[in-house]
Amino acid sequence: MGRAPCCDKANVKRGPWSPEEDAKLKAYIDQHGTGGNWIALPQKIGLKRCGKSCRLRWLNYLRPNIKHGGFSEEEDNLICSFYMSIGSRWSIIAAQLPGRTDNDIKNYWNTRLKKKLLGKQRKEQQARRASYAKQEIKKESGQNFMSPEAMNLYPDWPELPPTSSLVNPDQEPYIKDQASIRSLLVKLGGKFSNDYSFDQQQNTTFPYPCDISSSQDLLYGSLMNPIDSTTFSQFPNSTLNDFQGYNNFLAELDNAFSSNPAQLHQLESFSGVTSAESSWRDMSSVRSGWNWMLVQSSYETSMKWQ
DNA sequence: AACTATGGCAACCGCGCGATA
DNA sequence: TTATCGCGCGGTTGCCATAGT
Repeated sequence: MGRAPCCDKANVKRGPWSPEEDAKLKAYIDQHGTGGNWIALPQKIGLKRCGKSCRLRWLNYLRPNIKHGGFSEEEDNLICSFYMSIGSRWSIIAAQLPGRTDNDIKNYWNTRLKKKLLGKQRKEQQARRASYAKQEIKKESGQNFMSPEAMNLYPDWPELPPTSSLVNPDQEPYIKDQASIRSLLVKLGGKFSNDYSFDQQQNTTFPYPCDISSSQDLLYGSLMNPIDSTTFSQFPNSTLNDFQGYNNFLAELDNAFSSNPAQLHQLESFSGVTSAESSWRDMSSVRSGWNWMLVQSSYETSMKWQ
């Protein structure tokens, strides 16, 4: 046998909460806590609400230290970065922004940030068209890495080197400043074995743990391929479970870019790389290094589906 | 002033997963 | 072991305020 139904749906109030209901719920939870059972809570207080509704009201509105509206530029950037890397995992994103709820961030993204992005995208479309002529010249000189078929399909995509050139020690390293990369990845949600104190101090869990200190090969390897039990053993203080988010990210890229290559443009414009500046040989800055890794990963993924 | 369109947001819905009887 | 429920989550809806005509 299972449990009893949580509530009689015909006899619960729905719609906006009144100040009296808010006060009842808040007073009770302040004094007794939730008791770990939302379903039983409304009955104890004498509220004609479903337990789920109480939980939602508390988490999104009544809970202490909740911020509403007034998102800062830094919060905008963080939300955008997280969305680009992990998608609509609003609860994970909210966990990185103190005082923000998943619902708030979700609404903010759907009503404002997304539009902001599209506006920026339109601007950059023009830059891409300008870069197209440049690419045509490079195609003729045989310097491009895209297949002719891909060039025809997506003429304004950035040129990217093959993965082999990333891990070939004879070639020039394209991402030089590892400390800055670490700092950026931490900001974006990375956890690093030799920077573990930061993680503990922040008391947060990050979705993409990786150790970029050990070697560039490992860095490139870990950022480009799903992490399995063999790979993760190279990361002290980590478990395979810690890498789930990163692996999910790769899987999502698979889905996103195979079904809609145009999303690459979205990624580019969000991360600040336009095709006009995306010639990979020019990407020496750390910022573009990270952008480039995302673009590279997306590019390779999409190429698999050609 | 009246009507319509749009934006912003709170709340609800429905699903997946783990817990439980 | 299995059926059912609670919880947490992302997606969606619907209400209200404001802008535009």
